[in-house]
Amino acid sequence: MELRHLRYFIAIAEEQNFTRAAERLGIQQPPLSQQIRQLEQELGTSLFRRLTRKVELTEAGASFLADARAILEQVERAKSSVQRFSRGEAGRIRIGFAGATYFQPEVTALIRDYRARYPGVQLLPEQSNTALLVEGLRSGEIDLAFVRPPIGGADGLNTQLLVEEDMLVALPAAHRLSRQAALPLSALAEETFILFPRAISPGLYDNLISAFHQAGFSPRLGQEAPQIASIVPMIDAGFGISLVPRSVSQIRTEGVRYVPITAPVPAAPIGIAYRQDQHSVALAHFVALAREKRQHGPARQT
Amino acid sequence: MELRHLRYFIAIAEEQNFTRAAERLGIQQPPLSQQIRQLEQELGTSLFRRLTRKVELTEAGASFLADARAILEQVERAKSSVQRFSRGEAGRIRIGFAGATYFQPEVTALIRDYRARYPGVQLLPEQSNTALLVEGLRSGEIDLAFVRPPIGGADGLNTQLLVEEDMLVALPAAHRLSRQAALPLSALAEETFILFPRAISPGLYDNLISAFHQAGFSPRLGQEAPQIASIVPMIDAGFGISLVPRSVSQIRTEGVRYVPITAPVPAAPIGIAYRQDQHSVALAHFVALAREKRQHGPARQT
DNA sequence: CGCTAACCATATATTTTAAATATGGAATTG
DNA sequence: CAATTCCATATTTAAAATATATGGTTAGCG
Repeated sequence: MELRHLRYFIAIAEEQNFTRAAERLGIQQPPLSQQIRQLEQELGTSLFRRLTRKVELTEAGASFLADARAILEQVERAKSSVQRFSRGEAGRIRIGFAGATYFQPEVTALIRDYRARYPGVQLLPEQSNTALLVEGLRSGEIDLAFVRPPIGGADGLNTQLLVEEDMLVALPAAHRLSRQAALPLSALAEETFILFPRAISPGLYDNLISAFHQAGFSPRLGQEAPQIASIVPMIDAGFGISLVPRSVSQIRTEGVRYVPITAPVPAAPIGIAYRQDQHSVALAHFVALAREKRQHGPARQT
Repeated sequence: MELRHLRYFIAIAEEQNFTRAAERLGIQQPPLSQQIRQLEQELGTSLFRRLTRKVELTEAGASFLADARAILEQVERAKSSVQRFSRGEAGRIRIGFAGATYFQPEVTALIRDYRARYPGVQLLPEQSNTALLVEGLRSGEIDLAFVRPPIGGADGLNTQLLVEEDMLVALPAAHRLSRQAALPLSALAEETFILFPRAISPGLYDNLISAFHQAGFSPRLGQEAPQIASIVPMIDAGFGISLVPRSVSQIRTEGVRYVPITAPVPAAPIGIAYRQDQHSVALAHFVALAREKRQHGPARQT
């Protein structure tokens, strides 16, 4: 059985007439008769009762008509579905967010815009840290990650800068410097710093350390925070001070103040990373949209 | 697109290899490549990524694989469905019951047995009278009717006798004859009779009248009953007496007694009727079963 | 590093299949 | 009863699927 048989069968059922159905199908009547005979043979039953003036469906034929129509409809649905996928209008993207990137307005705006433009694509968010995300990308567990570049050993991965976020000093409200309008890093030489483990975001970590060195000191390190976001409550608890990406300052706590840094300001860039050999059209659209937003600058109005 | 394309596509997706898929399909590899190219062309997207050692589905291909499998399954379901219809294992029979035939044990047994043997066939019962049922058969509103033969103008209809039911005298409990073990019809010459309108079952009506004439009298007719079953309450209400098919005596009422008639006993046969040009296999099975039961007699053990 | 093997694509020949043409037969219909 | 309608059959032709032969690319391996 082929779809042709179904198309022919439906035409005859609708016309109640082989000759007219053949015209409608753009073929001659004899091959139509022959195809139907084939079909009836395969099904083991006759589908039409041939009367002198017209043909009519048998009971079996009537049952088959409904099924045949349903099958052709399903074929059409499958066609348009596959095309939606190939155009990137349908699909699935598993997205990982490294620590504190999901606070960033640019990041949430990108997600929001993408969803608005491609509502058929399912986005599956997941939180982790940069190191684990890079691993997830490699293993294929996730398709895209918001990370803090640079990411080590990025062979096989593409990275694209999304935001050049700057950092702020985060310190207890009671701290002697907490009322300053801005601070040079050198003013913090004697402080105890709360940092996250280098392993979870080596790029950002090294950024910090080299900023300290440029300011002329090596930071005294206190207790380590398990992740970037948990630095804030630890400052509140009195473990020390820290530098955090500006978007972290959205975590407003009574006991913590954020103070801008005078130039040179250490950067906390955010980028997206994905496998080079990734062929998802949906993902390509996502990356394209990110590049577009990046070019139009952070103050674009979509 | 033809089903062939789907079969081929699925085989390749499963084997991840054109050559092996071709073997499995019993064709050579080049025509397989060609058919897939056709399919990809029609869909406007590639379904496989050709790697050096194997092929793998694109996203669009993965979506299409699920659909293709569903389509082939639906085709198989349609096939077996049409075959069930052609074997009479599926279908629909609209059945009409003439007045008081649905009391008859043979009738209910037939229905029960048929349902047990062909559970896939939907039976749609409907109550009416013989005259309306004959009309319903002609117009195609019903497929089969339990009637009281003979039915007038049965051209185009087949009738088959099912039960040779006899009749009983039905009279008020207070009637002077109500305690008799049996009665000859002639004993009822002076009574007032409640009959149904001749139009709703002419055969049965004429049967009755000629039985009266054979017994040597013309019955005095009282109030007419709207249908056979409503004769019983009218007797109870004192309108007169009547003769009713034995199965009507299942309607037990305090005020009504049923007394057998001494030979010759008037008959109240029940038959099934259906269009001669009816082609339903399910219906043919029903008729065959009825004939079978008729031959094995009323005391058969199915 | 070159050789082999794996594997799909392409080109061409062949076979199969669908479609076209011609015609016949059955059954209304006027 | 002739004309018409309409499907089936037989036969030819065209198209399409499949087979055969071969080439190109890449991974794997001595």
